Amino acid sequence: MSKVQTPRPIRGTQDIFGADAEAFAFVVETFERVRKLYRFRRVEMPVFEKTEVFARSLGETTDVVSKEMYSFDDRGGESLTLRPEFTAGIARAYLTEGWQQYAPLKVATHGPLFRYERPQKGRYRQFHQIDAEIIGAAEPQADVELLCMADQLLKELGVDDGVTLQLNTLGDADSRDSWRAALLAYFQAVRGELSEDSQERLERNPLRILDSKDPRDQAFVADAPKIDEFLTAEAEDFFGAVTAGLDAAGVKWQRLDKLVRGLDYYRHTAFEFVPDEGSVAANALGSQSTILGGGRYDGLMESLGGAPTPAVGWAAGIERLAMLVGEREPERLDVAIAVEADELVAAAARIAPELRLSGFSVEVVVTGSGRKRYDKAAKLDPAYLVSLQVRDGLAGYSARSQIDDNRETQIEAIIGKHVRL
RNA sequence: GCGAUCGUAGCUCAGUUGGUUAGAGCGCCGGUUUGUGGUACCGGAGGUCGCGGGUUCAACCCCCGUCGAUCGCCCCA
Repeated sequence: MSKVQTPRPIRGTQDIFGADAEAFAFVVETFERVRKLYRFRRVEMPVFEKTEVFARSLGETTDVVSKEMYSFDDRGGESLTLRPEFTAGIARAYLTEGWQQYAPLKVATHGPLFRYERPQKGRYRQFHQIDAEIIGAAEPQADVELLCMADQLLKELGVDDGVTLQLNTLGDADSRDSWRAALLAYFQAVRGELSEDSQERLERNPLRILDSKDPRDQAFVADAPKIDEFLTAEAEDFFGAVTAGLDAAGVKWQRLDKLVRGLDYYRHTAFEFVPDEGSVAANALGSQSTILGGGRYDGLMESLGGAPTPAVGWAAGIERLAMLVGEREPERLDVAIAVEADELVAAAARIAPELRLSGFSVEVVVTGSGRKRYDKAAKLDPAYLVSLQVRDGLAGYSARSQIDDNRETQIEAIIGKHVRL
């Protein structure tokens, strides 16, 4: 007779409960509220797509595509992938569902994403993001609006203190290509002196050398070619319009000309909200610093076979935001009913739903001895604690109230219909 | 994929240079002889010390392996 082994949860998944779950819900609720202020429309997206949706749009050589995707063949032999991000799927829907008719389209969503990575603080294999996109808008004001929304969201979550918007432009396709070529030539010349990781990056993604943490690289990074030297006039104007818009809107930002983002599709504006070094926020997040990131992805639609379509968007990690939000307890219980005599279970069964229909939160305690029932009810820390009992053969109640008079009267009117004071 | 640290009760953790029967708090169950009281007191259940080897008269403790977790690198939200 072998004992049944309880299955373990999958590495990198979370069972979120209690204060953490409250914080998670607070992030999502706040996002929903803010998104409506900016008139972003809610969309629900599939959790999995054909593998090519991500492989083609993110770039074959990116880490996400080359080693982090949860891909599998379905029964028809087709390769499917659990989404590692939102943008590619939304772009696909924009093309296949005829959403072009709504352009410029502002959409928002949230939900789980999957990446096969080593879990650590603030990083999970199944994680959750909130996401906002503006598709079919080429004007810099779209970038500004999106960043304003992000800024307001962080403020309303109360996590803006010690968090800075870092902003960069990667230029248009021409700017980016010539900058990339210059960087490649520059780093190739000192190849042997770079860290092993960066020699690797030279092959696959030279831009990433710029944000290497290795001191051996940083000496060269300081003097590396700057994107500003390669910007076309149009790209420079565009970035100027974005920064001017942010200034007008009162959104604080910081130029970081070595900020690049991991995915191939980014053009022009790229940004991240990052906690300041040494801040409480930075400490809470461990080494995973970015809480919200995004940018413009004008080239993405073409990689999925669509017409050239300008677009800009961002996503933020719900778990990381929840860590900054900190402890959040559920709202205080309104009424606890200790049913101290079994004859009164039926009375409680009538009182509780009536109270709830009137908008009070209610817990009923019916197990253990009378004394224990009162104890359990008291431990729920209700604003109004009522004990139902039989005295001299008659149903009665007594109460301890910390609720305002008006609500107390309302509660006692309902209780009084079923038992006497 | 690489590195570091850590695995003792449902949870958070004690556990002496290796020495009888491995402890506490919380939680759970029962009691405190019907109590207008409180977030009390008393008692009980619950552990093959992650798993497998080894060293030893003797291992929760030392060694090796393995699995798992945490944190970091890479990368990212």
